[in-house]
Amino acid sequence: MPAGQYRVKGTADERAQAREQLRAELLAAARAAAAEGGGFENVTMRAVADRVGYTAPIVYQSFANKRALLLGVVDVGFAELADRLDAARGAVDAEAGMLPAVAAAYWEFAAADPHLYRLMHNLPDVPFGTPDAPPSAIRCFEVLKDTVRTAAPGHPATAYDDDAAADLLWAHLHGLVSLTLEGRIKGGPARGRDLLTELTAAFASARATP
Amino acid sequence: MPAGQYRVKGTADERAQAREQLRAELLAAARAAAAEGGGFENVTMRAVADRVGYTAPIVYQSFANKRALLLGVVDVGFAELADRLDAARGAVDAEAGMLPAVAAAYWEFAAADPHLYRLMHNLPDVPFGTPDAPPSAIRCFEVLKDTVRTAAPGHPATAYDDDAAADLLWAHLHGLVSLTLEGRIKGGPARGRDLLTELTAAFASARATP
DNA sequence: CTCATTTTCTAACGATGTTAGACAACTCTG
DNA sequence: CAGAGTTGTCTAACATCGTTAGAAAATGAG
Repeated sequence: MPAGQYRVKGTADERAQAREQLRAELLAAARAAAAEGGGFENVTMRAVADRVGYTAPIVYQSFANKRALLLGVVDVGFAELADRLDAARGAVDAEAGMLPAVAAAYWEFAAADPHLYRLMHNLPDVPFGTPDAPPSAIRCFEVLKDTVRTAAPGHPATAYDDDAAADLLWAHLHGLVSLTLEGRIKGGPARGRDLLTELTAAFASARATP
Repeated sequence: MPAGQYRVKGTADERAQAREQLRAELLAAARAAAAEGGGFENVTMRAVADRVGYTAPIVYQSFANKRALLLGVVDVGFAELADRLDAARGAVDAEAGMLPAVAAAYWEFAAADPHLYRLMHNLPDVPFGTPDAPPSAIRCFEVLKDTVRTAAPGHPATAYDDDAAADLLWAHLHGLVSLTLEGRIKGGPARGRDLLTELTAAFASARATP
């Protein structure tokens, strides 16, 4: 292909819009490359560009560097997770069923795209406590907070501070999911999934010692 | 340095022993390089070799490739963790204090060398459920099992199978430690440490719902 | 003292992230 | 509708990385 075959023609507005679409395609391409190549460590700028029919330098028009690309994927991932958690919370009739439902949605998200889940939790230096944390991640945490508030209001950690129980729930979920994903749980994903049920039951019934 | 200045002279036995020591020095060098360079992803074969006064190809005499070197570091890490957990379990008088003590040792291990902790839990495809799991990692889990058996015998998950409660404890510890290490817990390590206390209290007092 | 072995290095390969610079294709202005 | 200017895209290159081959030097053994 001789340099300079335009993909997109039209007014300046149309092209700005096309650049946004290219950005989204690059994010999807990175995800697909990770799924096929066994993790985001093996994702290559050239491979990502190839997947959308371009050469490597194209990526640098939408992202400053590889880390920025991966940060974009992380953001997409948290948005997707927040949507699923929210949907699971909404599709529940009895309050008691809310905690297992949200936990199940969390589990299924990780199982559906383990590489994405790993990236979301292992990429270094993603801002989280700070104000410039990804809004999608904050949304995830809000769902967890609400879940704890309605489905496990008596958890002993609420005595520490308002968010403590939600933090612990997140830690419990992430710990079990993460260990299972890395093959650290004897019995594999099947038993890991059963342990998740035990986990939610124990969390919901935890009370301060009399 | 003109090629071929021997470091070690002496009989064949002396040199075999020296090769083992070089192996250990390389493992330590990798750890040091990770500590200074911000993670094992930035550890370079050349840097590791440099640190022990050699050039890169030397590493391949002790390790088949970079992954083998990192696996060696993981093994050393689990051995160290097992020692610390074991020591914490032993240095406790009342049975009730055992769970917090072991959890504290776990926490301090991760805090002392976060990069090592991350490597131990994030390096892909480390065998764990299988018979060729690192014995050091199995030792870690044995201590956790014993801790649960004596300090939280009534945990509801024990109804599922004998190891379930220990698996959950491991997941709880790892989840909180991991989220804190990655800056995912609002309030940072200080609050994370407090949440660990809440976690152990909740775990110890968990009982099946009547 | 000679020789075979062992240790260590230099040099190189392909792949990677990233940048600079060239050039062609397009839009816009007159 | 013609030229100018902008913008999209590529090729080529750089430094660095993991890794390997092969040469050269130093040593222990006979």
